This record gives sequence, C-alpha cells and structure tokens, in this order.
Amino acid sequence: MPTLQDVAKKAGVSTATVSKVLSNTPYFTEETRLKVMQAVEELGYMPNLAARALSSGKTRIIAVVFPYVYDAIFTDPLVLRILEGIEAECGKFGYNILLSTPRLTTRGVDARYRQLIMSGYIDGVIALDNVPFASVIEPVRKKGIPAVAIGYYEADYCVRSDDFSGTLQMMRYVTGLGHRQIGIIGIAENLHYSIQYRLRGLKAGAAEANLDYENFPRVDGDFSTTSGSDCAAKLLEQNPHLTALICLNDRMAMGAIQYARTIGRDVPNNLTVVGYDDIPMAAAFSPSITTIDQQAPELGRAAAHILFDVLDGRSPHSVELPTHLIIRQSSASPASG
Amino acid sequence: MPTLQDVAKKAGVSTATVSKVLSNTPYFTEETRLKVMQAVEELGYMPNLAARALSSGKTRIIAVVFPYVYDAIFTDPLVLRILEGIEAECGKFGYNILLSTPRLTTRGVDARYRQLIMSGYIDGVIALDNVPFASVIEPVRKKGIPAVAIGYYEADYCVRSDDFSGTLQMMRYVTGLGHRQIGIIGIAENLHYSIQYRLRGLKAGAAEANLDYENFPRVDGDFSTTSGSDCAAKLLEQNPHLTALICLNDRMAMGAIQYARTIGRDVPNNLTVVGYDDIPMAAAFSPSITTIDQQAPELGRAAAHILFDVLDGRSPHSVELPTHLIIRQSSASPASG
DNA sequence: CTGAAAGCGCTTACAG
DNA sequence: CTGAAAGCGCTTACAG
Repeated sequence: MPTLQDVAKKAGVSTATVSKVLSNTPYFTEETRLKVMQAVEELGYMPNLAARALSSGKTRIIAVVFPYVYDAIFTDPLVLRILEGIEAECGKFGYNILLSTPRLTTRGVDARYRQLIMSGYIDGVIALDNVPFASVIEPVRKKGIPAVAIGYYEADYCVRSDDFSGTLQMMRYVTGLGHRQIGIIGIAENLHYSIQYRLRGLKAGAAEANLDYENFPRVDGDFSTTSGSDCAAKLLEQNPHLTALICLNDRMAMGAIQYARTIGRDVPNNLTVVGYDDIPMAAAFSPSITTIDQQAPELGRAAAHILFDVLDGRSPHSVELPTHLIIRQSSASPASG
Repeated sequence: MPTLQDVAKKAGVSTATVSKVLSNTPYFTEETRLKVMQAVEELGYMPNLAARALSSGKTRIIAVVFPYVYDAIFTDPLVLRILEGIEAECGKFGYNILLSTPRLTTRGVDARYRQLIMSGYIDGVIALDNVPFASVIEPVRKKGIPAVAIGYYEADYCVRSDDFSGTLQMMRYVTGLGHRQIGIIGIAENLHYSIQYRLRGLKAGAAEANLDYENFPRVDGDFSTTSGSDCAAKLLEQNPHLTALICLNDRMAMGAIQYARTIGRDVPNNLTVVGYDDIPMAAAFSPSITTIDQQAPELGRAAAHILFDVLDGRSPHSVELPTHLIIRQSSASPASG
C-alpha cells in the first residue's frame, strides 16, 4: 500500500503539503495540487484511516446504537427503516456506520459498549434511547463526544416522533367513525417512553369525544404479532361488545385481526382494528391496516443531519417529526346492529 | 483519557509490559499482572483503538456488506436476521461491525466502498454476494484481507443455504399433496444467484413427480408483496385451473394470497400458496404460510465464525446449510372437484 | 520475564 | 504557500 510519504516523494513535495491538499485546506497553489493529485492517481493512494484517526482524533465513523431489548432490534421492521435514513445521510456526508447493539440491564449498559464509546474509534453517536431504566447516551456524554438521541431521554440533541399527536389523531378518527366501545392493545409503559406518550394521546382523544378513557378495556402485549392475537382474545372474550381495537403497533394489529377471523368477526365490517408505525407489511396485509405513519426513515435522516451539524461545529435544533394518519381497509363505522 | 503511558508509570513498569499484560501474551509474572491490572482499574484506562489499529494493523472491526440493490436491504426482513446472527458471533469474539451498503452497478462497486476496504479500518469482511453482475468481494481480495461471502460467488470462504434442496423439498411436498397444475411466482434469474438454484430445485422436483416443468406457467416478481399480487393475477387470469402457486419468497406469497382472496379463491381450500425464507411474518400471516426455512441467523453466525477462524490463522471450511420445510396453513390437497 | 526504542501513517502548529 | 519536526497511543522485534 502506498503511503503519504510515497505520494510526497513522487510529487516532489513534503508530506505536510500532500496532507493539506488532500484535506482541502486552502493553502496551496493550483500547480502543487495538480502534482499531488497526479501522484495520488498514479500510485492509487488511499489514506489509512487508522493513522488519520490517531493523529487528528477524527475517524469519520459514527456509532449507531440500537439497544438490545427483548430481541426487538432484529425483528422490528422499524429499526431497519430508521437505519435506512441514517445510512442515506451518512453516504452524503462521507461517514461510516459502526453498528452497536448493547445489552441493557437495570445496572446499565454492558462493558463492551462502554469500551467502544471510550475507544477513540467514533466521532459521534446516534442512539435509540427510549428505555426508561437505562440510557445508552449517558456514557457517551461522559466521554464528551456528540450524541443524538432518537427518543424521549433528555439529551443535548434529540429527534422525536410526535407520539402524542399520533394516537390523538387515531382516536379522533376512530371515534369520528362512530365507535364508542373501544379496546386498547397496549404495551407496558415502563418498557418504552414512546408508549407513555401514545397512551396520553389516546386519553386526550377520548376526552375530546366525551368518552371516559378509563372505561376502555386495555391489555398489554409485547410488540409481537402473537401477543396481538393473545391480547385480542382476552379483550374480546371479556368484552364482546367492543367495536374497535386500537393497537399501539402494527404487528399487534395484525395479530388481533387474525384472532378476530378465527372467531368469525370480519374486519372491518364487524370489528375495526388499527395499528401504529406503518411498517411496510401494514399496506400489504389483508385487510390493509389503518395506522399512523411515524416516518421512520426521516427520523434516522434527521438524527444524522443533526449529528453532522454538531460535528461541523454548528448548533442545530432538536427535531420533532409530525405523524400522519394512513386510512386503509381495516377500519370502518361500527355495524349499525 | 489515561494512556498506556499513564498506566505504566502508575504500575511502575514499562509500556511494553503493560501492553503484553493487556494483550495476554504469556510473558509476565502474576505479580506484574496484578500491578498492571490495578493501575488499569484505578485509572479507568481503556485502550485507544485507533492507536492499536495503527501499530498492530488490527482493528477488531469487520465490515458487514449488504449491497444496495433495489432498496431490498432495508425492507427485507431476512437481512436483519442475517445481521442478528453475525452480531451474536461478534459479541462473543469481541469484534465490532461496520455496516456498509455499497451501490452496485454494472461498472462495479462505488468509490466510497473501495475507499473503506482500502482504509486499514477493517480486519475482514462478511458480504452478501449474490448479484451476478457485480461482486463486492473482489476489491477485498485485491486488498488481501479475509472475506467470507454469503452466497454463490466464488470466494475463498463461502456460506450458502442449500437453495436447490429447499425448492426440491417444496416441490416434493406440493406434488405429494396431489397438485399437478402448478404456477410459479419467480424472480429474474439474473438478479440473484440463489434464484437460479431455486429454479433448478423446482425443475428437479417436477421431474421426480413425472411432471413437465416447462409446462408450469411462470411469472416473475421483484421480491415485494405487491409484485406477488400482480404475478398471481396474471397467472390465475390466464390459468384459472391452477391449484397451487409456488412463490420464491414469502412476501410474494403473501401478495398472492391477498389477490386470491379478492377473486374469491380461498387459501388453502381452493388454492395452495407456498413461500420461501420463513420470515417472521410467515408464521403470523393469515393463513400462516407454508415455506422453507433457510436459517438466516445461522447463515450469519456461520459466516462470522469462519471469518474469525481465518483471522486467527486457522483454515475453516466453507459451509452449506440445510433448509427445512415448514408446513403451515396455506397449503392443502387440491379440491377434488 | 522486562524494558528501551523504533515505528505504524497520518496531522498540525510553527517557522520561514 | 511550503516544509521540518513533533506527536497521536499503541505494538513489536530485539537485547538483556
């Protein structure tokens, strides 16, 4: 592998000059630039990033941190969409992605993750930080490198989806269809901050429609399709009069729809079932699922953009992204009977 | 941040000794080990990986390469499962994952990817390498770092799923149910090497059942659920007598099932539809989908294991993983009428 | 078993 | 605008 030295020798200049030309400092003539670039070309020179990292303190690598909770990272389609947004932005700005999936316990993050953060390998961090009992951002700020949290943890820079408005929109829509007997398939609030906001949105929506939210039966699942079926079973056995189920994610909505089918309740004619997230499968499912689009790729893109701003010395603002109601086939007015 | 120097001073030994203790070479007494470890502890020392990389030539980072074709990386659940397997193995062996999603064109891979490979940042590569018109492994072998390909490209080390046997099993099963009028929802063979093997498996299976594979109508989709619906429409309009559709992935099978529903053909009673891959949604779909499990996480795990063997100086063998038929609700014997 | 010293390939004040 | 030189924090023969 040719080094900076080789390029310098070939171009007849010093390594300092080569370095300056390559890093686009303004201090050189067009003539030397040409000489250097030609030598680079002929030698097929590529910078050694490790050396660059050691001497400059910059690696052009960012860590993307998806905490490993409940195996959710590797089965949740949303995660991949967020990653997609981050990757797109990284491509534009010339950063690489180091993927980290630390294990979270109530005693904090694992040692390997700590080591990574302290290693000098990364310039910044984008982290999904929504698990109430442990923050992955905290070790990062301790090390003093820039971090952007996707979630509700207090961090210098955050990107959030407006979960409150999302479920508020949904509740307005469902009550607007005429539903009054509504069941909730939720998720334990201590698992995920977003859930707390989604529940508040539901409550606010119920209040707007003069319904007592506390009377809505609610059973909690664990994000999975299977749990959606189980929750729907519990809910509908005890409350057969329900005309609508609001689920806090799409996969549980799919599970609920499947359960409904097994007991002969047609969706949407005999039961409305709605979801949240708008994962790709929500449109493809049968019936296609009415849901809230929380713009996952955009979430990732915004986080990356903020991080790069910070790394370039700017002071960006945190971002909250709006949600959108996507009306599909799984919802309808309650049957008149 | 404390450095090796600081640790050495505190422990009253040389930096060389500290380095040896930390990297587990056998040359030191228990006494010095204790001194060193105590200093490490007290200082909260963590090695600077960039420095380590520069001087040793090893980074403990591997690149995981998912070529960006047809946006498939970020919508394909299988990708995430493979990544899951790789991540699990990396955790055990102390490697980090640098995620790379190069754009492939007929003119090869993009410049950013080339730069990454040449950068000295990575010890090895695991790559999905299945796109006939461009290999992402080739630049890696040119650089001379170890690489494991998941796919059919000729590489020193490969991990493959036995696609041929997968579809062979499936065809045996479907014909065993009594189906003779079978439609194929395929994928263009020049898009993906696996597809070529899957098609051969189908052909072999048809031959075993004394059926002429060439008579099976076939329409090609693009992996997506939507394309599955479209293909099913074309197939069933022109060949209403078909009793079974074999789809080369699960998402297209889901699309096909939905289309069947719109024209009043019940799956499985009035039409058998089977898939391939066993993505998580295949079990959750309604009806749940008969499919081939290609053990995606295991694929990733095996690839990582092979790579670490090579990096440790061993000479592992390439691996071919068996596939498993998963029988669920979307398949049945053809209606007698 | 231990340490002095060179070296990995860059970047960055600093002087000119 | 250009270059000599120090330095980033480790590892690795080598000598003892």
